[in-house]
Amino acid sequence: MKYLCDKEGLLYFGKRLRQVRLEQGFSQEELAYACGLTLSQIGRIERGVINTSLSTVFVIARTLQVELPYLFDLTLPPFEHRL
Amino acid sequence: MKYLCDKEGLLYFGKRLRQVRLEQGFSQEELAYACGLTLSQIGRIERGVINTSLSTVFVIARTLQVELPYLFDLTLPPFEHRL
DNA sequence: AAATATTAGAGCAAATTTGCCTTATTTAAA
DNA sequence: TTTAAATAAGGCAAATTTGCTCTAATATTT
Repeated sequence: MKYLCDKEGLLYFGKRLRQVRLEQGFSQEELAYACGLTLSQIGRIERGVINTSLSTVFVIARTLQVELPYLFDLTLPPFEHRL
Repeated sequence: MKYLCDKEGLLYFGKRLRQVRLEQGFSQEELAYACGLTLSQIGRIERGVINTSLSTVFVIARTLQVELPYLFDLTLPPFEHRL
């Protein structure tokens, strides 16, 4: 049984999540706590090492107070941390 | 260990997927085959009984030829099958 | 109505995610 | 540079998803 895993897509999503998280001024730990998730989980998602679930993405979006289409706008250039 | 599961969100997503799938003129079986997934999996996702993964959603979007933000636009009123 | 296509649903083994804990490593601040 | 904060990374058990196969139920067509 081959588990479907789109590494590239997951990497893009991870980058996008990090981008939005920083925009909203959260550390990984703060986000994890506010979501009721663990720090390691947030890290693993942002690094693209796991193929997380929809529900997890839903709570993250809610916690960051962004709409899902915004979080899934994966085509944007990387967030310039310091502008 | 309590697995996070947003039943309501999953139901909304399932409805949205069905909506988009029909818009694009796929049966569950056609979509499953084109995605390299199984029929039962598509069904379970649309019924909101499982909390599927990002990679799965990514292939589905690609196969349906829609952008992720479109697929995650969960606030639209239910698709009127026959207009 | 009968036949056909489509969707629903159940059960099982294998693969993966997740929380929890711990320890490095990197980054930022003092 | 030293100290602290933030992120990376590894391991383990429990929970869940997934493919597979099969059967039932529901729509759709003829």
